[in-house]
Amino acid sequence: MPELAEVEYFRKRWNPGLNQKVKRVLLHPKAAVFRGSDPALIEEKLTGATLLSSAAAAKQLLFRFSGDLWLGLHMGMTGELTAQPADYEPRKADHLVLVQAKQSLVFSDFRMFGRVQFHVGPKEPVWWTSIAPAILSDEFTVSAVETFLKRRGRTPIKAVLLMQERFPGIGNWMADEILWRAEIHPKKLAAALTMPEIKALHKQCRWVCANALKIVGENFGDLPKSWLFPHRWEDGGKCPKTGVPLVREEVGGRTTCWSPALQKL
DNA sequence: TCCTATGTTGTATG
DNA sequence: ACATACAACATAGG
Repeated sequence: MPELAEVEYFRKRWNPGLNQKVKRVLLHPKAAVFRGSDPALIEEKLTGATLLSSAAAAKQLLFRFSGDLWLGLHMGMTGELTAQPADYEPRKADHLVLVQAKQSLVFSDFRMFGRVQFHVGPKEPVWWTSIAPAILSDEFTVSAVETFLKRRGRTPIKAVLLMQERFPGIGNWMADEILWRAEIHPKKLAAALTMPEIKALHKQCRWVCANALKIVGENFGDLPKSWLFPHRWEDGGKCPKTGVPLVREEVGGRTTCWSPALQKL
């Protein structure tokens, strides 16, 4: 599920726990989501700490706790955050549960491509600050995109859009949505894009991020039928702009959906 | 049984 | 050193 907008929505789900103490930490220490972190330390430090604030960037979340504690969560493929009743009994995929007086904050991820990170210190950890500048920031410029596409010139544009070092938060469905709106064929090599195409790509990156954040990021709403998204997985799905049947094929190792009427090589 | 899945990452190759 | 392709990770559901 989680790309930029879903991750932002998940961030808000832990808002009920802000400014409240963690009474107990329940976790599955051997779960793969703890690769690279120390679950025993997380349990020890977060017990008694107060959740102070949260932030979202790309497909990741950062939660700040009292005592200079920072909890990072990457949502992977199936990560999800929920707020459950305080007496909630963790299930198999609930790898980290922060029990508070009024609710329990739950991180679950059944496929475990997600990740838990932890940092102790006065400043944000480097694994957070090194995330690429957001697509909706001033640093995401046409010329930055142009330079990146040249460097990745022999890779299909679809695969390039999934590279987090330049397109943080873009995942499989957003990449297809952007290319469909920019009317660019997903197999087109990055270096083959014309200047008007690069400008369209840049514009649609911003448009899809902004509008997905409004619709999904605010309240997990359904994207309108005028988007590619609601049609991309249905068999016999049709392009909402042209009515032509959509094509589904693997590009750069990921299933990709496009409209052959609009997106040509 | 086999295939698919809104994601990275390590490794082999060019 | 840099760019590119792809298997591997772990699990559930059709």
